[in-house]
Amino acid sequence: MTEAGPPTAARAARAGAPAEALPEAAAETAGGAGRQARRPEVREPAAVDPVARVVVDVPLAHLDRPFDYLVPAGLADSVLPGSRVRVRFAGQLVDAVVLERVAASGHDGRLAYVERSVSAEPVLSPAVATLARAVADRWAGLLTDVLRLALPPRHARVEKEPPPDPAPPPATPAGPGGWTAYRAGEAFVRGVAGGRSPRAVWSTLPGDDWPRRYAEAAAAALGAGRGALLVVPDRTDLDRLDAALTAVLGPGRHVALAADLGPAERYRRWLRVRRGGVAAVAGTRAAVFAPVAALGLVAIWDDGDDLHAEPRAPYPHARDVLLLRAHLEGTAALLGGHARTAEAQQLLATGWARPIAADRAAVRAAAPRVTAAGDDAELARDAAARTARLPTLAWRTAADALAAGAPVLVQVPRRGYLPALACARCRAPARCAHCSGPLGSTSGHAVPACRWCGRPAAYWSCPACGSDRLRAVVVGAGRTAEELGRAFPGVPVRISGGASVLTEVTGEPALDVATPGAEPRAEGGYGAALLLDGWALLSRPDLRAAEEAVRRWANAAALVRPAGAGGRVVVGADAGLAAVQALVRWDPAGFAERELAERAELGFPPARRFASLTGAPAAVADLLDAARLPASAEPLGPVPAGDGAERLLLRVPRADGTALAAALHAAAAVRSARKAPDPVRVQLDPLELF
DNA sequence: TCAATCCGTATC
DNA sequence: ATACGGATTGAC
Repeated sequence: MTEAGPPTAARAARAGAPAEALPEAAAETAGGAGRQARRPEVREPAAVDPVARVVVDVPLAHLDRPFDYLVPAGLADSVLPGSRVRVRFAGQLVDAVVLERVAASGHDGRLAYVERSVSAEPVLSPAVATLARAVADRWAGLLTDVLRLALPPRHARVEKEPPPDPAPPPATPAGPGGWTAYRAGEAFVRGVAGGRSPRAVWSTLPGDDWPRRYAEAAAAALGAGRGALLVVPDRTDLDRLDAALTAVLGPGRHVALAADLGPAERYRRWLRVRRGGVAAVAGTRAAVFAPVAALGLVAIWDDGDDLHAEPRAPYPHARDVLLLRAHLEGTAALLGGHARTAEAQQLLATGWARPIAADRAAVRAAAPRVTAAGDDAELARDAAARTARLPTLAWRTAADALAAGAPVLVQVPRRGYLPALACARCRAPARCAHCSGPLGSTSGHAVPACRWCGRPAAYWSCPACGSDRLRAVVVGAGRTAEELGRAFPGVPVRISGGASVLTEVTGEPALDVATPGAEPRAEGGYGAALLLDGWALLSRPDLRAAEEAVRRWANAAALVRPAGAGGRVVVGADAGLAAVQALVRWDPAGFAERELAERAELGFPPARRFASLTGAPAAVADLLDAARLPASAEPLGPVPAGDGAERLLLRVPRADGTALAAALHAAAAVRSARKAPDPVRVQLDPLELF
């Protein structure tokens, strides 16, 4: 029949002829005027395991499952489990990753051939494939989206480079190191060293060298013949951890993975891990997927830092991916920080993890003396301080530390976090009526408040022109530094934040003005710290405002010398607040207990699990309609989400979180199958609830 | 009665 | 996006 007219591949397939007997080449020849005729290549399946099960890179929920393709004999050695291929899917060539090679397919239709191999490198390990599927399920997302997070872009030249020389044997034998300072600390490290899988939440002593402790824990895992994966929030932390790992493990026994390495170096280091060249990995959030073989330990530092939340779909959180991984791969787990999140507290409450903490006496000996300055509205009597409009306590504390020859840390709100206010008519800076500190306000609705003493300024009028209208002006760390510089003439002022971050400063007297997360470490520790962003932190309409305040304060205060060595901290917030008390008593654990209890009471995370649906109102309603939610699901909202979109929250008991995610994934599949035009963003356990 | 066209649905 | 199968239409 085919001789009668120009055959098409489609007609051949319908007629039941082997697809490759009448390949696309024939059709092209027939249709293409003047094009060189190509000999019909006859492909035949590989002799062994001719079927490749692949995940295609197509962002449609109803196609989020494996598809089977035939492996042509010519590609039998390059289409391997975990390797990247190109396949024809619904008529177009798409990227795909091979999950496995099998003898036969369960698909009853005709199988297409794998079009070509991108690389024989088996980038996707079986363990990471399992993890990625679990992550997709947990966050109601697509496997291919998770693979985009888990697998770095290929760099062909790097792939062909010869492997580096193997690392020399370890520099030091593994031991408990500094973990002996903590109750249950030594037991944890010995457990890891013995190949067991203890799980712990570690309350780090202020001033302790946490990167060193993490390196010691990693050494314990390596000593047991297992791998270690350590995740930190940012590049500064990574550099410190990197150095500690080199010191403890010796050179060449670990890699640091960061997003800003550049494609070649990133892929080079990642491949060393995948090829088994190194067993210890330190990295920022994307490293949670690092293909460490025989993983024995996962660890995360400061899990409350919002940098751990992945901003790309399906928005997994580094801590939760690591916990999932610890569960799937049976590894030890360590969550360390100066503060403690409600999520970490939840792990302790359920018995999944155990606390590692120092005795109260050791905590008291290591912590600085913390005083609240929320009530301290009195202006300093000192003439210089009066000029600079600093509250007495803050000024005196800083002055004493400087006089004693130590640097002082000043923590100020992030730029844009708390816009300062000025007179709407004459532009004069708005000042606090009590202490003359700068007035600021959180986004819009809150009553303006003083950034120094924290007092709200409900009634304000401009002393210069009498107007009572305020306007927001952007004041960053620079302006604060300038104002503080005037209070302490002759003292150098350094700024750390935003684009220019200082990591390490000398122990000379100086003022270091820093935004949260960008505090430098001072040689010998700071003599004092002024935490001036209290009001900004605590007045935010955010579920985690208090927890976040404790976290930022504790991280800054941990850089200050112990009280016994003169270390002082002044926090600009009301002493009656639980968050302030947590810092004064250095008891972030007690605060987390209380916080978790409160959230359980109110039905907030992590006591309950949430999903948020964001999109056009009709689309959100459509998705909700298509979803077969667990009976326990409680809709909250919807509320306007800007740009005509709205946001609906769904709340379930913890036990139904999996069912909620599954229902939302299935509903998204129904919608994508019917080509529903308006997308809905589905987010599980969103960080921002209000 | 058969081929051309339309439409819904699956995509290996 | 495209390609298939089934339903529908229309010319003989």
